Amino acid sequence: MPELPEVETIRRVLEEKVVGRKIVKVELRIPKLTATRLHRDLRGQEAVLRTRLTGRRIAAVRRRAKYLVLDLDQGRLIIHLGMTGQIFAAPAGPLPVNGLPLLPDKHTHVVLRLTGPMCVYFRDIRQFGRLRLVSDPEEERLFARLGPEPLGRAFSPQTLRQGFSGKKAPVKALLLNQQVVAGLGNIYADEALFRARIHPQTPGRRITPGQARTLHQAIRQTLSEAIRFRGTTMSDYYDPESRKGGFQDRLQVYGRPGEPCPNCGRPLRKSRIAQRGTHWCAHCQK
DNA sequence: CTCGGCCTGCTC
DNA sequence: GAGCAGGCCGAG
Repeated sequence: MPELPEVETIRRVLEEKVVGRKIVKVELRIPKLTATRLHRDLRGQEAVLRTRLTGRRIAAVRRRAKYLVLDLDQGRLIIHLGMTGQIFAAPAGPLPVNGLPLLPDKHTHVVLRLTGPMCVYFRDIRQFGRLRLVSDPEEERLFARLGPEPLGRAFSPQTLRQGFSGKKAPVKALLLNQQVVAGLGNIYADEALFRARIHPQTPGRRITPGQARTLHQAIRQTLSEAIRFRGTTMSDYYDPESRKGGFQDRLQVYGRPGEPCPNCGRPLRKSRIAQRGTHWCAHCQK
């Protein structure tokens, strides 16, 4: 679900609500009979999570690509939201969220009770999300595998060209590869390619230096604007205060197959590249 | 690199 | 009932 702009929005909202508070109680809601990977991960860490989180103070909330990091006074908790992961934070007590049954519901896997009293809920319908306590070197190893932050200084047209050079794979697939640039997902990859007027099927090695410059700028502009609008809600993205994003109204191609291209008016297309639905304009993107 | 698998829920 | 959904990992 969440790509960089959504995770950044979550980070900003969460930061306001949890930094400086202590974790008073850790509630892991792991169904006994399921052994999904999320639950296996949690079960493996269950005792560790409880003992290492309880009593800790949350010092900061960081983001790297699509990962959230809760810095504690001792250690850190890394959270990846997968496709449908959500974080809610609210004063303790049953939490009404967008017409859902009160939280915690059957998809709520972790509840952190904080001083305040404040509650943080981790909810994930498809259970592709991950939650891990990691050491310094583990965090380093994990993040070392990621490419540059698209809004950071290390990301340039040259780094993009490096990621594309010699690659036969379509540029769309390369943009989804987190080693090339870290934080783009399916929505923003399609949006950035449209803004750069580049056909998503173009092999990486055929991207010209000029196109790399345009695409670099398109990626930055798209992500910055999406953060300004607090992310995209297609179906189940909500921020920790259960507010929808605002960028879905500004998408130019994603989720609009058959609708007129905002640039030329011809119907937008949808196909599959790298097993992902890909939206583009056959006339504008070459 | 691409593919299938991991999950639940929604739409056709 | 099939296919699809904002992500990633491991196998080939």
